[in-house]
Amino acid sequence: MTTAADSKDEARLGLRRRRVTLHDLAKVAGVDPSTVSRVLNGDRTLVVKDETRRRILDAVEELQYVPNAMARGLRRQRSQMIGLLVPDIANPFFPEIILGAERVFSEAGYRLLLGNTSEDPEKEHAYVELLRSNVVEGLMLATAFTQDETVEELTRLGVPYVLVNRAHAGTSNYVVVDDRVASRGTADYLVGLGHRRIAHVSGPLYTETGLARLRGYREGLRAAGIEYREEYVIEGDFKEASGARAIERLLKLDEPPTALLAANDLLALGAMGACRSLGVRVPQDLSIAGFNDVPFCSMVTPALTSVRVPRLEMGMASARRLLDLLSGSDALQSPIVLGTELVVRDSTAPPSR
Amino acid sequence: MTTAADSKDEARLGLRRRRVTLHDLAKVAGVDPSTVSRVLNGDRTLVVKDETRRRILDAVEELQYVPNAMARGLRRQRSQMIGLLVPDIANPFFPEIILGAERVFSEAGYRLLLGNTSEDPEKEHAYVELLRSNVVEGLMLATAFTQDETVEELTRLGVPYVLVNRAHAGTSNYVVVDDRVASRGTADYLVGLGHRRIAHVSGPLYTETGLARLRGYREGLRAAGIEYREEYVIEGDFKEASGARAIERLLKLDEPPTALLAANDLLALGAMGACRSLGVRVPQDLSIAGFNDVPFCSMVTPALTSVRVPRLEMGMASARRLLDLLSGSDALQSPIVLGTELVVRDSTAPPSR
DNA sequence: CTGAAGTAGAAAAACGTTTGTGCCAGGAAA
DNA sequence: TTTCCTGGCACAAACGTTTTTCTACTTCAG
Repeated sequence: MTTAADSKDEARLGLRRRRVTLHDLAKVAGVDPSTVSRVLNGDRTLVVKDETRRRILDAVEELQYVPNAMARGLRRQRSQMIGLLVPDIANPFFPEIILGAERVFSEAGYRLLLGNTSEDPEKEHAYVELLRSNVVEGLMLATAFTQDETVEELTRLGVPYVLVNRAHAGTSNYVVVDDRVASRGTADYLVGLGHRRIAHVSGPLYTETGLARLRGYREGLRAAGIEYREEYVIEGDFKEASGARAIERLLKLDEPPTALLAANDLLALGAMGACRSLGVRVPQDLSIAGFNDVPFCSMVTPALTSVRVPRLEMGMASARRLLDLLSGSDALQSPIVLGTELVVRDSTAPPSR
Repeated sequence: MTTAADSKDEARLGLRRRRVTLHDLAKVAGVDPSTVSRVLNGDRTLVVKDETRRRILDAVEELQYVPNAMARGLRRQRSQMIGLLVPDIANPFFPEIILGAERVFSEAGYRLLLGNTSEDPEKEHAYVELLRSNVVEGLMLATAFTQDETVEELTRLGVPYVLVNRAHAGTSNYVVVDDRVASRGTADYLVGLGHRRIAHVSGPLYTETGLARLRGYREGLRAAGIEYREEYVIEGDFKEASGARAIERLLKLDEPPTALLAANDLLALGAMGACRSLGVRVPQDLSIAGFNDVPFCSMVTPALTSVRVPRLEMGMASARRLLDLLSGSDALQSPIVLGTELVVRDSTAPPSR
């Protein structure tokens, strides 16, 4: 038997067992490979005798056959993979998004290729090439820092993609929260506590997210009839250090704020840290509110008031939208806007004066 | 021209532009596809005239050619992808491991397929099938909960894999830290502070990690001549809630401990939370030390003393080992053991009595 | 008895690469 | 002049599927 000889060869050569293919299967079952393929794929157009079908299935079991994904992909022109790009996996905002996406995709028989762009346009571009090389069928861009250029290239290529937590004029395939409204809500809450001197440390103002949260802040102040003060708004970069720097500047003002609305939790955390070293008590001397409600919000002391962003749902909704796109349902869908919720914890209180 | 007709068809039918293949390229450059392939792959065995080479490269530029990864993979029998399995991406222990792995892999021209097993054997098995279906060339298992069964199946299949943060008798392809020694170090430190009544909340004792950390704890006590007390050791499950439960039981003892060595940071955090609600001050009434030094350790108050585990390096080292395996360097390598470091923060202090 | 319609499956052509081999020209060696 | 290289490329066979087309055998109506 060839099989016996082969396995001896393999043993002698220390080679990995040759993969069992459709042909091996067909030989064992005494039919043509095409028939095997049809049986395994449940093709209804052609008829196969029960007895033949059984022989085939037995052979599959016996040989432990697993189809070769690349051959199948090549033939079907589908890789059953999607790419998910994040700027920084270590940022606590992203893991749950990934989790949600993975859940939806794996349920739909898709696999997740994860790319960490480190906000590097080169890497971002490299991942777009994956699309052109048919490695992935679609792309999920989960980053506020995505280059406009990238988005436009994707649109031009006419390939399926969806933006996560970032809107874009050229498409309606994105999943976001209403940053402006949520930010406005937090501002309203701080006003409601009695604060009048409310500062804002923003995100980078070249990001939609950063801008929208700033707008919400201003709206809240205006609605309360509070005058906008230039010196109360400091642009940060969504990272801890810039939150600390901001609070140091703010506390040096003649009229320091009694509350700080930070554009994300890391900024808030940085601010809290700086307060601690400056001897400023939170929330007695300064209320601080964050944004995103990442897991550490409830772990720090005082626990951080923040805006809950449904990250898991965000990942799932984006994934589902991408699957819709892939299945070619051409029904033009509108963007998905998920709801937020202000989670009040211990870092905010009425002003003490 | 066919091209003109084709593009009209595409426009009319609203079809995606047909992918440009090696054949198109060959036609434009006036050579055989095989020649194009050789030029693009820098094949040195065959000679190509400079002029021909230039024509080909021009055509590549003109047509924006990108090779089809599935066709190439099918032919070369390599997918240039590896799978990384984690039990829970949202667990702060894993993102940095993923980050390290992604960095190494993407540098080496490999892509990362991420799987979240949720500690579900079914899903785990599904990802092993990816190996058999040639979707991935190798597997990185980053989970203490990996089924022994899975590891043995991988070994039996003779496929490349590496275990992250988990040892296994049947292989030497794993990257770990010396949990026993590190845990011992923390115990020594607590003893050095003057503690004699030191408790331990362990991980699940069916995990290597949990066991090793317990062993280190016992060793530390023994070396200090401190008697081992059954009631001071409580088995947890690496999650916050069980840390809280443990501390509640421990504080009810006639002689409550003055220090707690937790088998990971989440347990420590849970314990800290329980202490706060019980009015027990940390570190004055109870010192708490964690393990892993995940990011939130420095964010909580009091900041948590913990054992730094080089997660980034762990991911990178594992990835590199897997690449070694893939390149078939049969040099039998020994397991990789990375160093740890005790990071002393505010949650530990000498006992007050 | 003949042709039409099923039925059950085989043949073969893709999918887009890579790679072993073959072929032809032109120059060097005999 | 013939023989041998060898540079420069083309040919064709893979890789393992899926899918369209084709064939042969039944069965059944007319």
